[in-house]
Amino acid sequence: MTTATDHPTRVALLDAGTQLAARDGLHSVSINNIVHHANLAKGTFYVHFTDRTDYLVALHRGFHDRIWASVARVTEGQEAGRARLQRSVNAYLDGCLGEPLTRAILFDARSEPAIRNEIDLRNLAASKAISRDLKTMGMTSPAETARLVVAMTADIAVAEHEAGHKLPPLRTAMLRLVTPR
Amino acid sequence: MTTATDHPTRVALLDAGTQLAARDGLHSVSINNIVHHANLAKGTFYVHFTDRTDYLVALHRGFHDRIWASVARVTEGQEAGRARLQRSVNAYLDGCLGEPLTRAILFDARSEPAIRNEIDLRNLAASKAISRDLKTMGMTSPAETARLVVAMTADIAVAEHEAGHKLPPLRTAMLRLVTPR
DNA sequence: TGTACATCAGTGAACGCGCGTTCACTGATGTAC
DNA sequence: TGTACATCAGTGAACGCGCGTTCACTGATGTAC
Repeated sequence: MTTATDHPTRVALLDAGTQLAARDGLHSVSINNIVHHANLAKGTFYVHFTDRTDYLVALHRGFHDRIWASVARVTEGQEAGRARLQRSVNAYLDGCLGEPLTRAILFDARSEPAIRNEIDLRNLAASKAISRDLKTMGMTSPAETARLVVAMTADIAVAEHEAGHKLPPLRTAMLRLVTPR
Repeated sequence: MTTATDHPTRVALLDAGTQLAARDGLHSVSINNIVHHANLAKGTFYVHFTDRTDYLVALHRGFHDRIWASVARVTEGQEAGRARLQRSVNAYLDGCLGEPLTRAILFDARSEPAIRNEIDLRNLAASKAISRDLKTMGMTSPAETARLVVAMTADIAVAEHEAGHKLPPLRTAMLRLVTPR
């Protein structure tokens, strides 16, 4: 069955935007470019999305849903603590490496008012999960530290994405900071 | 004497852009808006700047030169180590709090290709200075950790700028991470 | 089975808008003789 | 001191461009009777 959100043309539009964002950055994801890349008429865009904001939100949700699914897969049933934190971070970073949109979402998208709110919400959720791990580990300021872990992780994700492969020195440097010696 | 770079009209144009960026974000800093805000004709812009990129670079340089001057003032003659790192970070964050452009530069500007290169260079320089402190402190991966400190500091700077005041819990959380207990 | 109508994805020309940039011009100030 | 010319910041109309969005339309498919 073809529901509203997985209609093939809608998917084609999202795919086109993903490729454009990965190649030339989020600013190149204009409706003109999207439909041209997808070999569709301009009007078709508005059959599947109410406006550009709607489209960007969909793009962002797809990205984060996939990443979070892989994080959830790895932390399922794990109790809070050092090991879970490490697993979460690694799963997140591995997920980002496989996502064409990583750079566009984590870097360019911050200035897109359309997505800003979405990003803040996701970051907050991630921060809360990490906070629980840190609390269990006996960290002094779990909430504040969790926020910093989110910032560092995003930075590493972009660095790895640009490098095209994992950067273990950065990952271990972060884990060393967060792990009491 | 009025040299090329401190010509009053040029300064007025930069001031106008600063106010616009602070109020509505970097995307609102169009040449139309700038000259309108400064009560000047559009052509005047091109008397003082070759193009928009030139203008943005000037805006960015002004920002970072002021911040770095205050960091340099505080670390002058200090030997590398924990105390200097702490002073540097605090001076940087205090400087950012007093700068209207903090949010625009540290957040929005990442997606502006014009400034990207400039930002990367400044971050690298900061990273190297911090790396020296960390090395002296016996940190295992000084270079990688320094990069993470830069990322955390930028995050805190934006958070404080949005809050409108210092956020000591965030600052101490970061210093605790970096300082061996 | 045939006819009439409804639904809906897809089309593409046209819209107004703000953008960055150009350029021929103005007018005040400085310089030469 | 007066005249001629050079310099240069400032002007604003005009340019082409790509943007997001609209809308009357097409044509295929589904539904009713």
